[in-house]
Amino acid sequence: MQTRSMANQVPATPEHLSPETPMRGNATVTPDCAKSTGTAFEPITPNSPDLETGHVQAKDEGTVSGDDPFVQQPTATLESTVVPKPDGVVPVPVTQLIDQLNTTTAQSDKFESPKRVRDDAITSLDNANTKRQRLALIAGLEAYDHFVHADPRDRNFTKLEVWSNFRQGICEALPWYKSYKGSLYTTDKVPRGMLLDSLDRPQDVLQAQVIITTIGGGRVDLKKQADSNSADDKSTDYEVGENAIAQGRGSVTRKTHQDENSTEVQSLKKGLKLGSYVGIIAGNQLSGFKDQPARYNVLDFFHVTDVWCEKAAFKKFSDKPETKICREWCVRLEKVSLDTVSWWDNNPANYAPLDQVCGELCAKITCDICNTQSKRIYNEGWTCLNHDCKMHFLDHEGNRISKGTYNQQFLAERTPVDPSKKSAEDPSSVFHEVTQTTAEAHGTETWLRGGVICEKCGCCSRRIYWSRHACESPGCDWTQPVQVKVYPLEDLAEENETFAARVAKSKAATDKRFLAQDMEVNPFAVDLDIKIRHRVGSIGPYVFAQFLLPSPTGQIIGSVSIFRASDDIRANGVDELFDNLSVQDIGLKRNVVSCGGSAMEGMSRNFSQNFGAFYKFGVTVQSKGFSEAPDVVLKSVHRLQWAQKEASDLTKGWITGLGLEASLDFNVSEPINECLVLGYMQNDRIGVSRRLPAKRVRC
DNA sequence: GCGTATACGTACTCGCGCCG
DNA sequence: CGGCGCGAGTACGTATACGC
Repeated sequence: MQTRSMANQVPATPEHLSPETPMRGNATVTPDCAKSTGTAFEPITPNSPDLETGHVQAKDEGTVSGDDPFVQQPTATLESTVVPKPDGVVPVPVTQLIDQLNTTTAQSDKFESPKRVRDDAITSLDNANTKRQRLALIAGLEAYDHFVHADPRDRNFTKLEVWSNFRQGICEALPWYKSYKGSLYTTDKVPRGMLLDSLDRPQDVLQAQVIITTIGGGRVDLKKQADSNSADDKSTDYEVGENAIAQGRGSVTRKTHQDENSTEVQSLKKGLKLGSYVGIIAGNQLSGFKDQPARYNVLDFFHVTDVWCEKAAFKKFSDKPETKICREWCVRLEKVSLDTVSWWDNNPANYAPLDQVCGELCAKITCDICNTQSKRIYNEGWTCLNHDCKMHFLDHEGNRISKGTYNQQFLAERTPVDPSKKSAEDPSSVFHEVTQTTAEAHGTETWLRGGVICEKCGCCSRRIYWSRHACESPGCDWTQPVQVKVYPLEDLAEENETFAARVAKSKAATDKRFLAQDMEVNPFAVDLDIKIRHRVGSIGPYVFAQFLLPSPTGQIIGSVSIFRASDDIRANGVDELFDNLSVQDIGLKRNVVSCGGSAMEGMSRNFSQNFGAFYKFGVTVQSKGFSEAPDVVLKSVHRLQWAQKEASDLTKGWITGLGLEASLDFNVSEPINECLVLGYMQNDRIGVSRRLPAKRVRC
């Protein structure tokens, strides 16, 4: 669990972020714009396709082999301990660079975390075994130096500002993420938020400024899949998965086809078009993110830069093992604010220089077959990314791209958001203050009742208590009262009328369908319905309705009595009881209904508090003795006890008068020993989470 | 044709109860 | 007693059905 101090710290550098083991799929070269500057790694060779037209004859030049003209080759040598500056500045020797870094870092405590990375890098430099390792470390140091010194706007470091240990917490507190199950949250088919968690593929990328992943259902973790197979049924794919895990990467692939018309794919395409901001949350089940302190960590806002389709392989294990090829839609996102250092990635090599816009670095090649242009994004070479083309995701020999790791050019591209596309829907900060109530509000409106981000530690906290916000982090004491006012009775009456009209309408429609015999009939339910006796009457100022519930043999096994207060009764204390219940803090709170203690823990929508005997039914509700109950509860219980006796007498008289046999002994009646109080806010409802029958059934 | 209601899906998870 | 299926759950977008 989090505390204020933990959340405020720049997180300790995870081992996987250190320069010795750069982040997945990248980071062995400088991010500088090699296209125009000629850095240590030259991505565009003299044999590259015509950059103006992007055309290449796939059969003649688009070959992939050991001397593939598109495979970048390092041109720097170990002897050259000087890395060229991307902006033409005279290169600085590493020794001098290190001195500069030390000086710079000492001047500002904002650079604490990267300083640690830099220190690690310097240490690692001495221990580097290979030329490639050494070059990578030097490149990272150089990029950091460039970062710190060359930026007149003083690039700032972000920090882990917003987090939660509960899925429900982030969904209730963040306006841009309300997806309790799926990874992608959309409104009007526009992507607003995305959760990256356990199901990441080996080739997925999560860097400071670039994310490449896939979304949507139908995926399977190869490791879990293999674990569920017999010991002698381990597949090649499992080995791929295991290797990926050993390297700190994901092991997930897809086993069902992904539809281009799905909400997710359509939304991502729309996001690409609109440049909408997509808030990213990383779960600590994400490989490479497992040492994060919080279960869900808010990163920053990104925007979609590319959406394309790949082909994933899934090996089915059965009597006839087969490999299934599934379409898989992928997305590349880029951080909106390129002028801040991302708290989750301290590797300087993963940042683009501010004074240059890299734009598109990938070669664009037109497919001979479908005449569609595709970027060359894979290390394995160019392939047509048009999923309708017969050459889609095939290499020049017609073999499916197997690894699909993304090349450095694709990772180094930077395409800043077009300011003209900025929308009012795009949030300005991952943090937002607690919504304040207004003079007109009752305090129970949907726009007031959501979760909040703790102003002290950033923990996304659900509105658990009726009368206050409170941080869910055990180590944090932040609370803020919420004033709940008396709900106007005229508003209540209006709602009741609307509700009654809706129910009547629905019932009429059902009856009509029933009469038209357009409905599957449950004969037992219909028979029971006929046998239930019903009557209405009045006792003093109360109107009552009663039902006698029969067994299949006709014996009365139970009864229901409903007492409705008249206007006189309401004016004589009942309305006052209702008002008092609304505004008093009697301990109403939401309680756990599912997966208690887990990150997926679900709390009931309604607030509850029990008094009297301990209550246990599905949801465990905290209970207080009647001795601790407030007056309003005791008065309610008193009225209920009176009604209980009246109902019992009325039922007894009714059954006796009808000459029926009852299974219950009316002379034995336990007094009410418990009072469960439930609180509902706007649009709240209690429901049943189960699949309804396909056809309507009249009961 | 439009508005409303309903069904259904979405990267979850784990304790509990039932059944073999 | 172990395995397995399901649940007083969460919000919302989308497709479809239906009624007027």
